[in-house]
Amino acid sequence: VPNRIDTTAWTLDTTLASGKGSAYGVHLSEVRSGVVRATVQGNVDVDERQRLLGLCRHMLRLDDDLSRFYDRVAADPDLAWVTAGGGRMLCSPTVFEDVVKTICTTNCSWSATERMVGALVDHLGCADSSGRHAFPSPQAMAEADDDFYRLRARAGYRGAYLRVLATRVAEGEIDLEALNDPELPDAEAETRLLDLPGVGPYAAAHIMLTGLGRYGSLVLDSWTRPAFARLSGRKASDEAIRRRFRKYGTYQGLAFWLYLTQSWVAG
DNA sequence: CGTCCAGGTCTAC
DNA sequence: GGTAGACCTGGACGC
Repeated sequence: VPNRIDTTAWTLDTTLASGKGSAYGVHLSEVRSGVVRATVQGNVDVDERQRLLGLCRHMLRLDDDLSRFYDRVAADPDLAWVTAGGGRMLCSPTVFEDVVKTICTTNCSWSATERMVGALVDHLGCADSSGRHAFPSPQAMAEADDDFYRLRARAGYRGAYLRVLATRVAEGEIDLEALNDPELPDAEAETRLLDLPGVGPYAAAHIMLTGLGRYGSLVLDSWTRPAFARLSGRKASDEAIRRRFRKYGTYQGLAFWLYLTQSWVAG
């Protein structure tokens, strides 16, 4: 990989959809600095193996060279720790999944987010050989009826957003995966995200940061604002926060996020 | 038991 | 372009 992945040993278990009505359990671990091993449960043919490998590389953003970002944060006492391998944001295998999950974080508690996403996975996602479920396809989410979103997911008003989104993606009217195209400018990607039902400034910035590896937007919400105030020792307007991170240019969203989450990593 | 609000968004002025 | 009000849900909190 272009540069280090993390400062500590880690593993990750997930279930990835095969696209053919089944799914695979995948175990990921960093066996030594800069080297990740992916283990697939069960038998997979060569093509499927390559596809899964590609998804894993993408999810871990292994091809994302952060060295330019590291050069810049090295001089910032609050962020110098990042140069040891921080900032590699885990993303979902598809942009669709990150958009759905992000909509499920809006205007509700974290437990509600877990309930909604858990219901989508448990009831609409394909199972692997161990009975664990993958995140559902746009088709599966488009076919689920109102009662599912209302009574199972208890998604409230978000139910309509999710179903409309899934339907448009399933029918090809919206191509969310195209947002990964490096030729597409960040501003254009953000505009397209803001056009999605249930996606406003917070969600767009969050999807850019976590799902697309586009780090120029600050995620400003009811968690990050007080978190910044607490860590910096004083209240700060959105404008003041932007000023603090402006010097990081296309990486300011990532710098802000790492400033807020240092305690999650450094221990 | 009523009010508030949690990792906001949309619509109507 | 900026800003009230409504919006599902359920857990926390005051009474």
